[in-house]
Amino acid sequence: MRQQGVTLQDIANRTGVSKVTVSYVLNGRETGVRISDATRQRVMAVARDLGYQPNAVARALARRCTDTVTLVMQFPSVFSGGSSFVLEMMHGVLDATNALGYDLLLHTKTIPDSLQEVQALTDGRADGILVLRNLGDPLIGELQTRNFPWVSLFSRSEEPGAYFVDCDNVTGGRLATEYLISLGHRCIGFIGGSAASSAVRDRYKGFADVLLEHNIEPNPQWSAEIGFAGADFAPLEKMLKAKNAPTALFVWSDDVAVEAIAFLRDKLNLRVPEDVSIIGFDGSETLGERSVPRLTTVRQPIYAIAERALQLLVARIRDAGVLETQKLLPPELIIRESCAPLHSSSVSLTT
Amino acid sequence: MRQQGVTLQDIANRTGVSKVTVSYVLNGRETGVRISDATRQRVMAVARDLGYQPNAVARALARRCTDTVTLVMQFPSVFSGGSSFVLEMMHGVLDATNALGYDLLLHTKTIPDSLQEVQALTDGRADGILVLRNLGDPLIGELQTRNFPWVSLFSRSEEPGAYFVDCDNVTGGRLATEYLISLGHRCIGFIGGSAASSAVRDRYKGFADVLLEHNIEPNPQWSAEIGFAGADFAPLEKMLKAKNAPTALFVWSDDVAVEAIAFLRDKLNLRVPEDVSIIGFDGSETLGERSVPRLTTVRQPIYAIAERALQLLVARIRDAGVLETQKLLPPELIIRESCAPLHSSSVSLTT
DNA sequence: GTTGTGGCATTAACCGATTAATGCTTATCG
DNA sequence: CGATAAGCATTAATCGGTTAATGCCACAAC
Repeated sequence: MRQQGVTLQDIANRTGVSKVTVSYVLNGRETGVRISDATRQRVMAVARDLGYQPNAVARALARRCTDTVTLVMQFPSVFSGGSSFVLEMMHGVLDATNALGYDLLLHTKTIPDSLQEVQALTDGRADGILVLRNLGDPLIGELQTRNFPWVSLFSRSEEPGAYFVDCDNVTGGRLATEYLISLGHRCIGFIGGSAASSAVRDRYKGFADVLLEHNIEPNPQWSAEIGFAGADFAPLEKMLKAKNAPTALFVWSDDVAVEAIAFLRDKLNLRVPEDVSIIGFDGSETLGERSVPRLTTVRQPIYAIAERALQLLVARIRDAGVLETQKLLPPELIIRESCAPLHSSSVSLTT
Repeated sequence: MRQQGVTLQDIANRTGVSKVTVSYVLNGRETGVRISDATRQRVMAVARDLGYQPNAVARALARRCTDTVTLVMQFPSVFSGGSSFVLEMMHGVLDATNALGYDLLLHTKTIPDSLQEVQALTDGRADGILVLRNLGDPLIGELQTRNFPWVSLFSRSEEPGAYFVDCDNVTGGRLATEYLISLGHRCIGFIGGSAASSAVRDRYKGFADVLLEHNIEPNPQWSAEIGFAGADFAPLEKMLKAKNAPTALFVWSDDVAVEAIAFLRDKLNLRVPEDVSIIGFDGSETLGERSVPRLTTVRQPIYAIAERALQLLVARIRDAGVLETQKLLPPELIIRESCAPLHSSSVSLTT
């Protein structure tokens, strides 16, 4: 059978003091009770000898906190598809949890009923929750109702009580679009992900704003939704085979952008960037650097966003005077090889 | 402040029974105490009304199990570098934990002292541990000593008491090497990862065995170590710039293989597969499919290994009659574009 | 009319900690 | 010399559950 761990009582018995004394010694509290140096030494020696490790569960019950946070995702399959986004996010979260002395619980179970879901998430196992969900997910409302500490990451909300850390996606959309326009493109397509995502909507907003500022009316036919790299690329084919096809594409994620490059090459016989320019979003090093051609993209600071989200969550848990409960981090344009100036041969059909 | 959850006592008060009765009702035990239907109905109704959710921590303390397992990695940075290996592994583990009703705790903290580390890992938070560590990591010995349930994944050990699920890497090495030889190659280089890894050693063994079976003496100069995609590729340059350079390369991971292709192209001005054939290992879809040329590789069933490792761990925790405590899953050759028959122009220098 | 017995629910004890309240010495002070 | 306080450690209560042991009552059996 499982070997039982050493308990406070064991140390107490061996030392000849009460278990409470042992607790006081090992927690080294300044407040309240003081213990003589002699006793302190003896207890500590015995604790070391016995290899004492406090039972985290018992401690959590007594202190009503677990020093653990839960990261809630949509599905386990966010881990499929080789999205380096998830990896970088995990890395940021994990570095931050380690730095702050927290543990990370992963929650990927799909529970359709948000009431049940929030009950499962607030069962005392974790002190707070990091939420990777789309805008308006009922989970967040439930958490807010129960006043359970949560922070949303990679999503934002207009609600004043919301806690989130995200990329400034409007600016990101602007960056991409301005760059394409600076290359002479005026017919620019937008490939978005889920419409429920605030990130995608904001990127579209930045995109559309810039177009309008250049007196270009966004063309609804040049807008399509391709949620992930393995999704159906038919909408893209349709867009590019139309007689007024865009000369450049702003794609909502690097994963989809890289897949799109392959799709254009293999299925549509179109070269990037000679025939069509493509700009992605995320800034994945591995993907963007390795693709052929190397992917021009808008980099969002994934690691930093994840890290700050966790820091914010911990601050909220500890009820420290949290100043910035909503934070948008700036994106950055990374110019590589997948965008080219508009060839004079290409025929612009707008205006 | 945090809203306190509903407790057994709350339900008991409202129903006018003792909290133990409530506990019996809600756990629906067959054994021991029976509760009248009337009481049962009343209690359940109240529990539903109040939105009762048992406190997982208290329950864990009383039952001495948490229904949680810990996944132990080497560093948080296993999540960097965009390795789709980690993603697929996480996916397999998470699907299995969800299916079996377990939660997953991630442990990536680096604790140099293995005694302290094992103490932290066996503090009652988890019922068992999934270990992603190299052969001979002291952690495993400590866990074994304490008789704490653990299963190692993607590593194997000669020790009879070991629990592990891994790929049959010797066969994997054979597969890769036989394929290259079937293409006419006789000068084959081996790029390994950490020498402490049983996986890499086994792949090398399969590689060397096949060479010897074809009367080829493995050339120590055609062997190098490149641990991850971001590592120094100078050893590869040295190997390929030597006057007797290999015509094909067996690379221990897809990540490194894809990076190697880029390195050959950009730095050494060598084409794959025309000048050098490259075969990888892992079978990552996204990487291997997207690379140019598409990567020929040996696929190990990462998802399945992860899934089975978790199932084995749970069986060990539940002390079910575990039959197979050591399992090797077969790899599979995936032929894509990065290997070509040896050109007659290439000069083989062996023998 | 006592004794058993089955059905229901209760009390008691425990899991392994934390924290408040209390008690017992011995020094300090007026 | 009695009161007060300082120093040290203890007992009691609690966190929210689980599980074993016990108690009570009505009804059947002898």
